[in-house]
Amino acid sequence: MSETSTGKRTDTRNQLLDAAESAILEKGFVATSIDELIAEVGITKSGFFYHFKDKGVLAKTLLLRYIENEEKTFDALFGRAQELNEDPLHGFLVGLKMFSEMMADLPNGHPGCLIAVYVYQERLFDKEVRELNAAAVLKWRARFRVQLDAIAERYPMRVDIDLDDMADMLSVIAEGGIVLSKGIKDTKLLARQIMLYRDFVRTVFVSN
Amino acid sequence: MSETSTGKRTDTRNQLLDAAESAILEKGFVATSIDELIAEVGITKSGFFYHFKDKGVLAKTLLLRYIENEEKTFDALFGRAQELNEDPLHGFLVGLKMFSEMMADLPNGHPGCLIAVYVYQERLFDKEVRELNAAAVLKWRARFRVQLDAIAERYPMRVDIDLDDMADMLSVIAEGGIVLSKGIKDTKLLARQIMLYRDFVRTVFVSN
DNA sequence: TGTACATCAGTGAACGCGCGTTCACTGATGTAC
DNA sequence: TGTACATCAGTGAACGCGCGTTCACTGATGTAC
Repeated sequence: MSETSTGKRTDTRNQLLDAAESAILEKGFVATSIDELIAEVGITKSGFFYHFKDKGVLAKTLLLRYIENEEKTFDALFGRAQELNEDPLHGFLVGLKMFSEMMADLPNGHPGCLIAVYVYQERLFDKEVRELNAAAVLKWRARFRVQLDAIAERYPMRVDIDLDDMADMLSVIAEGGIVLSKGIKDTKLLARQIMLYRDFVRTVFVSN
Repeated sequence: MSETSTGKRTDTRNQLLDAAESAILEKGFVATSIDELIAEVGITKSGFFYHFKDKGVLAKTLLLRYIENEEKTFDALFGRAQELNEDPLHGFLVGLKMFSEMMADLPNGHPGCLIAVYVYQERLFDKEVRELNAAAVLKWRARFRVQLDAIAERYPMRVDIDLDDMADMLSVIAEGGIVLSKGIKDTKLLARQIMLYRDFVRTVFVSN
């Protein structure tokens, strides 16, 4: 009983995507061979090409799936935090705390962000994929901006700060936190950085 | 008359490194072929192997050069800012402003950070290279931590924040800012994020 | 200043392996009547 | 319930190209005496 039974008879396709995602996060797109993916899943090379016309559509499909999953996670996280707190500042702070805890609970640290991988290998992908990637980043901005707007309506700011920048800063912290976490193999660094961002938000908006 | 004349009769080697650096920042290590590098520089493949035993030592040499250059830049930037201001907080704030302006002045935005590339392709490199990379990240922490210590000695903090985290945050902002800048092709985003970090520092330390 | 030798900075040809892709085919499952 | 056909989820063999690497060789520059 899979989470979203779309009537697929097998889930080989998703297994291929899973294998691709973790391999690409460790080595990049070109270094990830179709051979290693099919070896992990247990089919032949032709089986791979039944599911994906070529390696390029694997890349695109993978990115779409990643963005979708990621959006669902954030919806659940900040949506719930918002519901439980009628005050927007408290709601956001609770959401950030939950986000930080979720990152702290990953036993091997965050495996890496596909969007960053695609940004750093952009020449490998066509315009459409690059635009999907850019759109995902802008969606993060919009998501957090909405929350900051609601907060700014109720609380004065200690220093004047552009709310788009403030919204971007959370994505920036997440992306950069992942890089540093992986770089020095400190699985908690990302979580601590999110808490630092939370401190910033708390300091910027003057409560009571 | 090259900046550091080490008695080399040609600078083909550095041209190869230059070509490799920009190609790797755009496509990753494996997707960057020796053929394209020699085409850019104008030598044959065997010429490449005269300069580098194999592609792996190109990777290592490139990283070492990058770290060294990067250190020189930061030394110049924050060293000068510190000299011109006897107050450590003002010195750091001036350094951050200069850093932000330097990033804003890159006409095509920041080309990307090699450390992030190596982190996101770590399986391609041997232990030695991965350790060089980690050491570079820790050196950033130490560099900024020294400045924050000097500030904390003179100024009380509005909220209690770990100074290692605060030091890391600047690297985090830089790495994440590069990812977002490149992702949405906003050449000024990184500079604005650095200014936001500067606002954070200014808000955290209570001056008069 | 002239000669002998060493080093520098490459050239040219060949190599084998792994890669992504194609194509004709197949056996199991599902659907229409 | 039985048969005919379509679709699903692959298999197996072959392909050519580009890649990193090796090896024997070379002409120009530098150094010792």
